Amino acid sequence: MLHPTLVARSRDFDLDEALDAAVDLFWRQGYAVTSVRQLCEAMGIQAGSFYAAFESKEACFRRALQRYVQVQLPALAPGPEAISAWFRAITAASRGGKGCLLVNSAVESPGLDEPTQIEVSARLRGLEAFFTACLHGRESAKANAELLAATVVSIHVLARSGASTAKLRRIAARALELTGLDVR
Amino acid sequence: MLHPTLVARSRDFDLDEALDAAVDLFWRQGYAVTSVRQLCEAMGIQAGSFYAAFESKEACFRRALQRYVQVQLPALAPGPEAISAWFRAITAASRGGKGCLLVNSAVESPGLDEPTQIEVSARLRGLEAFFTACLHGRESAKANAELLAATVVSIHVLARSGASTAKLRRIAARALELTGLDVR
DNA sequence: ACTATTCTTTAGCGATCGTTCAAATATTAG
DNA sequence: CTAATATTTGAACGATCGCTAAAGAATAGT
Repeated sequence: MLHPTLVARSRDFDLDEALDAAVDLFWRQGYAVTSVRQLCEAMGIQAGSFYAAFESKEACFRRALQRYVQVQLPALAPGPEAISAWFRAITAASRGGKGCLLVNSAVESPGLDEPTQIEVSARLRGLEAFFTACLHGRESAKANAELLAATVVSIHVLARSGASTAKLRRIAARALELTGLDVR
Repeated sequence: MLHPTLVARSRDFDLDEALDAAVDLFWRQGYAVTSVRQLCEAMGIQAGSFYAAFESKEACFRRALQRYVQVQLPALAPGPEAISAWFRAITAASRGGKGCLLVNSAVESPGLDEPTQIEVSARLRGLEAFFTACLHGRESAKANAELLAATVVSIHVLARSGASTAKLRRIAARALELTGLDVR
């Protein structure tokens, strides 16, 4: 008798590299506008391989979302300076006006299936929870964390609609200032 | 000789009613996901009539955008109380989680043609300009107007991703409070 | 009644959508 | 070398996409 999982051909392409290509396309273009053919081309594979690796376009999108969170979101220890660091990261000059895949997906939400919607909104609430933890012990920690998380969202939207880095930084600076945080 | 514009069959449907139907679909679903067939059905017309009245899906979307601004945006006289009134309007309980067509379109921007992109971002800057006018003479008018306009954007995004009315109102209240405005 | 003009309907265009399937290819165990 | 398993390619599936052309229906001047 033969071993079931050991006797076989292995994947020719790297799954994470393929997911990175998917992240790039979904991030730039959005879920609806991105076609499976585009994904296959960017991944350097054929349709059959695509559906063997991911199961559907939606499932691929869910995996891409996870990959995005894992690769693109800053890993910071909670604390007041983590918030300003977050704002510095999202207002960097090199981000190219793509915004944030999570925020973009939140807007595209009605076109996604329910588990994906839930994950997206949960991730957004996760950012707010992180900010709340960063402000733990301070006055109006919850209220300020909500506003700061909301400001992050708006900065991503405005960045995507072509706002200048300078304007994004002014918004970030004002939000930090009014909530009693330093820009640096 | 016959008069050119007077001798003809007149339109069977109302253009503004058709545009309202388009606004509803584009607002709920987004540009890419909304099909011309859906638009026709919602308008109660056939494809031929659609392309006779609007010229393309993109052109219809542009008209719908204008109609949206005209019908859905509050018409307020500039002043500090106009800002809180704006926030009250966008956090009303009856808005149904559709967000704002302009904000949604800003996120969908890369999938739209250039003139539409420009109009969308110009409208967003228009809100900020209005808020600046509302705060004229106050301290940090520009900086606060930018942050408040950004907060409006984020409230629309969060509303679309399922945030509760209570949370949206807390964010609005905090932004107003920190910029020296009253909620009421 | 006749003609000119514009709208409406209807059917269908070529292209692309997400997805599936069979055959070919590669990999490993016996 | 053969059998077994997994992945690959490449071609298609039916459905839908945005859009158009032709014919019928309505309106107004002659």
